[in-house]
Amino acid sequence: METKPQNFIEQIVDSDLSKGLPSEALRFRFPPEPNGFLHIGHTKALGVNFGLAEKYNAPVNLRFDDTNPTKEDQRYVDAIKKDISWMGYSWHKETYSSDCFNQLYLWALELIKLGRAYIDSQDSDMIAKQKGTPTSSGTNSPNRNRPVEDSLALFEKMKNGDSKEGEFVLRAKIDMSHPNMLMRDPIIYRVINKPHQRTQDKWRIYPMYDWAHGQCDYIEQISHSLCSLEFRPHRDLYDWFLTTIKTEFAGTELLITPKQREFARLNLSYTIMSKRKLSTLVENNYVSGWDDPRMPTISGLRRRGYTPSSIKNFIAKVGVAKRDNVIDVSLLEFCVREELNKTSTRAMAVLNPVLLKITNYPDNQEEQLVFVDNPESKNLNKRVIVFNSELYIEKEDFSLNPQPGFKRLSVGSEVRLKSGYIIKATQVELDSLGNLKTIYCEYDPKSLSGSGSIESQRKVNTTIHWVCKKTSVNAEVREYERLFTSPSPDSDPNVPFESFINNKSLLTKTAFVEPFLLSAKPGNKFQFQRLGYFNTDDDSTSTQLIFNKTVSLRESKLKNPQNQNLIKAPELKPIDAIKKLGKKYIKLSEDKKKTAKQQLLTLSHELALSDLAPLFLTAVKKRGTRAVTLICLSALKSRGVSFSAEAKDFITKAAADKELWLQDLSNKLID
RNA sequence: UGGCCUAUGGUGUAACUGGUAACACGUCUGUUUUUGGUGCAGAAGAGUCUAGGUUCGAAACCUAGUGGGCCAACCA
Repeated sequence: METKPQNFIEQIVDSDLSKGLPSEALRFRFPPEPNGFLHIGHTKALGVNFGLAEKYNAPVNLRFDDTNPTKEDQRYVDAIKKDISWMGYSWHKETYSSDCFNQLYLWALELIKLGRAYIDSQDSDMIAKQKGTPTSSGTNSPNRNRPVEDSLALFEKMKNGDSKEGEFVLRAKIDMSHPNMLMRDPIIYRVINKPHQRTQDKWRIYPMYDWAHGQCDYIEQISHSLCSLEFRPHRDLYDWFLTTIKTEFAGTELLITPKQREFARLNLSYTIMSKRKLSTLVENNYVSGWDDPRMPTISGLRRRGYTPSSIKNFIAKVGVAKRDNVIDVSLLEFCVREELNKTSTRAMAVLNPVLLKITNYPDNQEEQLVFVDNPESKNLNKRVIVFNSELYIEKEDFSLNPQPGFKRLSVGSEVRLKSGYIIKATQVELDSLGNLKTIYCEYDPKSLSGSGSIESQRKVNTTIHWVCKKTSVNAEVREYERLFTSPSPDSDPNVPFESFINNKSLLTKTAFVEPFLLSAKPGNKFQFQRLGYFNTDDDSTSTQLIFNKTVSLRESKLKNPQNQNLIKAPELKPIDAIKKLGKKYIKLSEDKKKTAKQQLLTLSHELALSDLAPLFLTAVKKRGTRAVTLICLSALKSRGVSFSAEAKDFITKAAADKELWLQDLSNKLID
């Protein structure tokens, strides 16, 4: 019977339902403009709308908001549909704003006839100037009272293509001194002399967003039109148009008057979300395309190795609210790891190889070892891997002068080869430049993994992955870093986001991998043991394997020695100790307070109070430290310290505090 | 010298619509482990922006202030 936490939109829907909105009337819509690819930000809107649809068993229309042929393109329509389908959402109807062009035109005519719209023949600069500013009202256009017939005639001219772009616009006549700038006679139609991808040459006039969106919602009978926060000011206009249409035009009454509600869009750290900027990345070849694995687009995430369910999970964790937010990419990464850990086949791949020779293993001998595909899955499928005297291991898994805490291989130390034997490094061979060329080691023949022998159960520091030199195959492995070096690349309008592009965001390596990976098909996902999760790239073939690193495994800081000094037991400063106790004291129930208080006072006495005195007096000024301060003051008093006027003032005030124990304490101090 | 939105641990979201804060990520500790992963067990971290007010009682309601965001495209 737990009541699940509802987001505010679900609360609104519930409240509408309880006020009599029939549940069959619920209908949502996802309205992308086909001017770019969908990105992770859109998945939130997708999640909100389709999530609601699922919860209330209601349909979602996919509506392409195609009111501006200068920016839109059929290929984006196709890409958007593909991405939504890939996410696993199915829409009820596929609609287009352009489906409503005729109705919108007819209504515009009505609006003119009603005297609620007029043709303005000023240029855009002039119109902008007359709009005023947020803090000062606008002025009426000289054309505002153009006779209806004239406006009608000019509108016809616009429609027929007999006017140039920018020569005339149709404006709604509302209020040039409205506090909401959008209500100052907004433009609702403009001329664009360009064929539209769907209506071709039928129209030369195109409705603006505000004139189209709400009316399309109305025509489609959308009950809740959900959009992002920056559209909040548009709500006034949205409602104005709909009530005007409903109340003034005959025969337009439909059951549902849609409601626009706004939620905060998703922001991700180290990422940009603007379609314009994303398309800049593509056009200037900072990335290989909209589906480059570094892109935050759905198609980029797909190619990177993210799954629909991991993205949906992410969206669910992010929640829906009305305040601006920046979500840490680590949450997204957590969500893929969580899934891929359970589902992906483990494989061994060596990215930075160094040769390992087992000196006591016969040169011409080889054997087959058993490797578990995925220890996390219930059916422990196994496969066979080849083992012989020459292997590759990672350079990082060997150290010539191991730092304390280094658990991997070094001369004289032992590690286990995954699914194989325990080895001990005996010596190394360096090349003329002093670089590590070959590591020599001896293996313990009785230590084979899973053999059950006593030797096989010996504990060694760690297990490392490896690949057999003879049977391994080459693969191109693409590792990615963040595309941007700043957590918020587009937050500063004075600094171009391009300047934060990380030029090391792509690192391509030739790796040695297990031969079974030759059968990997695009989209197959693997955990390369100890390295991370990797997705088989779209361009990968059996003759040229390509893997994209989705995300690394979670890494312990201890793995890198340079991080070790970051880890220190934090020393508890005396002031913190008191604060901490003070907080606990406050949380304690009444009967326990006495002992806690006693502890606190004892602690205070143990401290070097003279040093702390200035700190306490600073704390006097801050709210939230009242209790601490009072307690410390009492400790000071017992040391015979005399109080400043400020401190005395504080104590007096505290005597009137709401909390009895504070009153109590300060009263004692005053005595 | 305007309107609207918003403010809860480092991050994000909750709090049964008024009974002093929960969940997730992240961080840390211990433990298990043939992945320095996973799992398991724990811990630290927030008097809910500030000041008033209403109330027996406020994160929640009211007022003011402060911080942040959006609005002056013939974009959506």
